Amino acid sequence: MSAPQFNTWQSVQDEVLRRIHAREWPPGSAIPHEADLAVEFGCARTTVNRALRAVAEAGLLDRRRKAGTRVALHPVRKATLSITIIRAEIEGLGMAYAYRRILAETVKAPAPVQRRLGIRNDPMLHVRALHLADATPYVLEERWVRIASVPTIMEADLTQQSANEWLVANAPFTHGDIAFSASAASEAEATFLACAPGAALFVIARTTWNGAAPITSVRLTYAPGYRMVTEL
Amino acid sequence: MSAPQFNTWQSVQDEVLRRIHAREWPPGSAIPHEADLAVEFGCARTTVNRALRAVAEAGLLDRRRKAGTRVALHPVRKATLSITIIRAEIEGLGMAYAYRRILAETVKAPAPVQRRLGIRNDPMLHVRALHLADATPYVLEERWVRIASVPTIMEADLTQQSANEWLVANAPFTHGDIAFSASAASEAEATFLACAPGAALFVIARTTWNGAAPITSVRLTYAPGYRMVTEL
DNA sequence: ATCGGCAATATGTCTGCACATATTAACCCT
DNA sequence: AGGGTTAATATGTGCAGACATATTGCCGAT
Repeated sequence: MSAPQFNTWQSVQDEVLRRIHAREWPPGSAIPHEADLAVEFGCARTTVNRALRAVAEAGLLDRRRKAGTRVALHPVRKATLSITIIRAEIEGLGMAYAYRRILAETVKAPAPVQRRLGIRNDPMLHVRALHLADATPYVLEERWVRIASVPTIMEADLTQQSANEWLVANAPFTHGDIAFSASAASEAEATFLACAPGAALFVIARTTWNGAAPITSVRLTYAPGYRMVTEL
Repeated sequence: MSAPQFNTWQSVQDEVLRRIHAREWPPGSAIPHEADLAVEFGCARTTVNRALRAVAEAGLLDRRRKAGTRVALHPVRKATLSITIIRAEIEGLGMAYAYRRILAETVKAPAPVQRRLGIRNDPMLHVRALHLADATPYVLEERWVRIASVPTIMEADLTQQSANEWLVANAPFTHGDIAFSASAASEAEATFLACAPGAALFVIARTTWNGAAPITSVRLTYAPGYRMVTEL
């Protein structure tokens, strides 16, 4: 026989990736149509479509109707971070998880939190808690929950289960935003995380909504040395 | 008619998401089989499969052959970060991009870099450069390139084009890892980024390979105040 | 009671076909 | 020429049917 056969969309994808990496299809160039590739690979167009769609989602191909498919000039690689509950994160590292609630109060949120959530003077649950790995401080959780959006949280025992975990299990959200940054440890943060004031800390700020209703805004301040790692 | 019709996989996906968020399908519970859903929705099983697959990729469903599909107990939401070239990032913010190469030398990499790349004493190109947005320091790029893996980089004019951009366009990679962390500004970093020594800086460390060949390892140190934001 | 193998089953995927849709390129009219 | 309408075209998606594959759970043998 002449041409090798590609009968699964994965094998087609592998071949497409090979051609891109080998510069057989250089950046910016148009690649053959799905129909032509289907003939060449000896499979259905559906299969080629599935493969090309996957590669396009990875950012290596640009596809437009009628215009065709071309190799991305500046491949925008996407790193996907899994946002898990903190207990799972720590246990996944093989360390012992512990949790200490520092504070829980029902108050009006400060202005910045109100602005983030787009609300005005709604009563909110404010929880401050420390997550520990092998008995050493791991991350400080500073959370604001809009009570009207999740009334049942007032019945949760947040001395035992973290607000983080309770919300993941009980307060579904449709969308949200997440921001990563670096911040110098305040006096309070330094105390809780057992580090020097001013130390460089990794911070994750997350805000979530359920439809139009704001749910919660949380600031996770990690102990010094924390690295968030993922594959490309 | 009795039941509404869902004739596109997107509409099926929307309905599935609605049922999950509305707790009609509570966390941990098994949902009907694809075939049953296809009948209920009045569409082909292929369409239901496409929709469920998409929701599963988003982390809200767990699917296993024979075991069926169930709503994730601890939905692992995935945040996807687009890794663009820095020029595009700055121009995308509507700011003027500028680039200043600080240093370029051919040397043996220090031990930590060698370890990250899994090499030993290979000659490497070391480039230090500053990216500016509206004439103020934005990010400091400290890069190590294994020359044997990308020999043509020695002919590139890295005083005009950043190594970042040259590599994206000329040195495809198959995989890599990326780590985010916070770090206190060293004396040198403080000078380049025009901030105080010890300031909390956001750091991205990235290492990429092309197959088995290590390509480059880079450390991007952002000026204070930088936030990496994405949607959930 | 326990272990190993087998059959049932839900998802995974391929095929061939059709039609939908977005976008470009050609064309026509002025 | 210029500008707006139209036709051509590549991708996007739906459908019905078939087979592939991974697991589970049953059942029988020890």
